[in-house]
Amino acid sequence: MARRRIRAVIMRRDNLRYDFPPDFAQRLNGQSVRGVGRRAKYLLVELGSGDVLLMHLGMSGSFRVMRRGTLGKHDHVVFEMSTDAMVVFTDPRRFGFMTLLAPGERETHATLRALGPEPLARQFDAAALARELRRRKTSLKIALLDQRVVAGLGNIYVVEALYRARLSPKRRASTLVTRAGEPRPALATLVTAIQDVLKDAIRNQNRPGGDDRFLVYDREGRRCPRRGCTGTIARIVQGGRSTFYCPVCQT
DNA sequence: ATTGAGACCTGTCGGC
DNA sequence: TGCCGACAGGTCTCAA
Repeated sequence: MARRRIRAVIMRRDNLRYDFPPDFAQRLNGQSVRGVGRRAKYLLVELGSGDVLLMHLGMSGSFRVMRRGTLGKHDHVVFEMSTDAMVVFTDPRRFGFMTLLAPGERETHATLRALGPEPLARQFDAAALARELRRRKTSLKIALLDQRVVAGLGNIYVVEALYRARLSPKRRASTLVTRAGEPRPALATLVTAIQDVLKDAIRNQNRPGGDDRFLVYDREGRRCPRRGCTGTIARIVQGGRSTFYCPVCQT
């Protein structure tokens, strides 16, 4: 998509909850694509006009590029490119999100502005995490899911990271910080665990998901895979979402 | 201010 | 075989 031109945008249904401005398609038609980027789970496409196309895949969204072929019922938005390729946005559950930001709005957009550090960036370390968790009364699991604490972690990766760090998802977030606001040693372990989980996920992105894709996620009732641990993976609900963990080795 | 619950949406799966 | 409810996911909105 980068350095190409958008010839036309086709909206294939009118009841998407994507917050399209009324002139969405017109503002995109004929625009050159200056660049494609990402912040947390948001995709950002910079256009020649200075507008930014802001998108989120939700949980079931995806893009594909095709030159010919038929469109399916969940292909909601089609970007016809100058190269004759079609960039197709598919989103069966319509949890995705798509809008257009005028120049400057990227900096003022409330959600984007509130996002915490990228977990793989240098700014994300034990001290940064300590500042965020210090006054949190919620559980570690809920805190890590909060995109203002660290950006881009979803349910599965939070669950996997806590397992790797041997930390209980039920633990109160502020207990990883000293009274003085210093990170306790476990926080450095957690930072590394988060980064390792993400690096592994990126490395394995093209591999078909086997049964052993996750260590604890969706593995309720199975044995804890940690060497020497005799625990059984448990499932609890936190914030309305499933958490999987080993009650024996995660403390 | 912080936290929690509910809404949004639909494909899939287990139970009857 | 078919029906029905539960569930999964991320984020926003509203209420305590």
